[in-house]
Amino acid sequence: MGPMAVSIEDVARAAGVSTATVSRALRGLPHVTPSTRAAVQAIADELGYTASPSASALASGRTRTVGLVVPAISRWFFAECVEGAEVTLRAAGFDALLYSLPDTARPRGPFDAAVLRRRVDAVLVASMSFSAGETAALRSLGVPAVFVSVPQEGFAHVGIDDLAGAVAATRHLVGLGHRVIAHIGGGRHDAPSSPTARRRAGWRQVLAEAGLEHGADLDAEADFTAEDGARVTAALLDRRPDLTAVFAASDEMAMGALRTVRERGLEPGRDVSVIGFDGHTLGSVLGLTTIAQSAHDQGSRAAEYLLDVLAGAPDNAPTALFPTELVVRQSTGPVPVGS
Amino acid sequence: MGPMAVSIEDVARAAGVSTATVSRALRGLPHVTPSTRAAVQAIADELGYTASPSASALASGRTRTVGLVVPAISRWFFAECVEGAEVTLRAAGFDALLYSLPDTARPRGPFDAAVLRRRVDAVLVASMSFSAGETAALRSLGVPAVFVSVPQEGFAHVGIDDLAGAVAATRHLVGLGHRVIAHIGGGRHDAPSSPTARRRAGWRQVLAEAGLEHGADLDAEADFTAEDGARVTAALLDRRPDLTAVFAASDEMAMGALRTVRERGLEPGRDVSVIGFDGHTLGSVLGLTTIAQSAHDQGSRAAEYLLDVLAGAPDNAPTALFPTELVVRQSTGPVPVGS
DNA sequence: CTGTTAGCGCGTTCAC
DNA sequence: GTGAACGCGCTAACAG
Repeated sequence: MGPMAVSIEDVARAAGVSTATVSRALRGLPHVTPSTRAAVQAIADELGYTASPSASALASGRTRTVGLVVPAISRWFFAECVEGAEVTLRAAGFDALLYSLPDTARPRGPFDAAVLRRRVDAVLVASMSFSAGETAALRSLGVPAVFVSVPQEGFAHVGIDDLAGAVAATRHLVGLGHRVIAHIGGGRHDAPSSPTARRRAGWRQVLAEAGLEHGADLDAEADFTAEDGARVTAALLDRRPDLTAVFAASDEMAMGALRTVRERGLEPGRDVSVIGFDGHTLGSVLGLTTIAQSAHDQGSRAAEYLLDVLAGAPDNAPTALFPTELVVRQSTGPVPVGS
Repeated sequence: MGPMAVSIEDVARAAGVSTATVSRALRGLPHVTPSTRAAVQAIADELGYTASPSASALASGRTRTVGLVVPAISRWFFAECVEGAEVTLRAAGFDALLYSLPDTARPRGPFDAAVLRRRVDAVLVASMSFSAGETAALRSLGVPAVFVSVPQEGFAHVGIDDLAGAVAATRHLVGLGHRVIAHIGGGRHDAPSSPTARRRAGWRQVLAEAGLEHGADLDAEADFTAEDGARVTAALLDRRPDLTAVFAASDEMAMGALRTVRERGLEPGRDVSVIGFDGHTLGSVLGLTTIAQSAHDQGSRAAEYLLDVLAGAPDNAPTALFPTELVVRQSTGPVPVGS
């Protein structure tokens, strides 16, 4: 530790006041004469005093820390979301505690809420799915929480209109003349309210309206990585040589699809059209058509909500929907003649 | 909070022992009869008891938390690194506190070490650069620290041989017959020991040995994003129509370069070769030749080191170098005939 | 092997 | 407007 940590008593002694006054002065509480407040502040700066977060938390019951629960930080959406949330929290003087859901197993390991107990004032969960058990564990923490992406009954929600986004994506393909359009998305048994289910629903809805095939044969499940997107695309192309378009529920999976298409000697946007979902930073490099959203803004907004609740605002579980935008690039084009 | 939080006293009372025994039993300390330990454990489980981290930290002086300091979580290397570190820390019962360096300004804002004071037992810094002032602030925290990527005098270091990687990348291009080879990297005045400086040095060294041009005209500075990589590549192509190859110090910048090359109607790997650095997950999708490294393993290894030091191992500032590998894909190829 | 006793460093009533 | 005293919940020394 080098020099012994300076405590509130050191400051009080040096300033010739009590520790209570130091506490009040430094935290900007009322009932302190401007002159004493300035004096205390000066001494504190000089001594390099910072209140011990542990002691402060123990005495006040508030940790000034928010838990960030995500499935995997390395996936684009979550990295952006965490970044937005962390910056917002930091600016408000809050710390961000990272908790990545264990995914060594399939399905992933249990969300251990116990490690967050008494450690955070609030929790931000960003995930495409969250089980009833996990939600119960979260609720048992007894702190305000907000969900980004997947909504959860009784909790605030920040997200997008996934159904509308998927409808726009599929309509784009139908409008280009495609008639055999596959979908790559999450599990077919995900909760109906989950983003994965709603993206699938949008795909089915548009195809049904157009009188086009939309059964399981064209509906692939993948784990939202480029690798798995490439794998299931290969299976789709093997199974359905008549396939001319793919709607992937994430850009990362769409990028995997692009790779497979090219490996087959086919040209994306000419032989096979691919549209993704997210607005991934690297989409422009690949010429990937997509439904863009801002994960950064959603993370930031969710953090703001928690800060408001912690500041006394009612936690009435509102929903904030962010816009999506169809970004047309080269990976989608008219259906090939003769198909 | 719903039901009032259960304290160590509740457990002690229910088990008919003292709080000290509960503390010892639950933490696996010696000098506790197996039978009492089991009894205490059972009661604790039944009551859903978890020790208050604040109280525990205040009494013991240990927070069981490690600070993760990174410039931007959304960049591939740092996301992977943070993920590797978080998982390793969590497995050891430690929490990960995220601190992203403020980068609103240029150069970035100050690293405010004060917010980490008494909040973390150790710090992991992952960055391409870190100023002397920032290092001093970090040192003032008085806790063990490790640097990933950029080394820092007196601190443990986890990284790769950046010079060797850059040499391999540039040799690859020279071996393909290229003679006008540009470099896209970090600031030209970065510390000589920084990864950016060493990657630049590798490029210069190989070109100098081969008697090829390696001056400022072919040496571009960018901010390690795809966007900026695209921008400076455009400037390079405008300035040097004779350019046939580019070595970018990160895959994200290389991807930006690919975009610009294509936008000019040129074919990567045929008209202009591009090699990156990192082994980005999406490199295979783009056919990007690169020098691959594992950011995940480096983050994990750095976390392990800190855990060892916190467990009593000497903090003798060792260096752990991870391997790099040249991965050849389609973005590099023989120099065009007639160049 | 177990219980008792002090703090850890603050926030927070109350009095003054 | 300011200070004194108590307690947050736990760990660590010391007794026994």
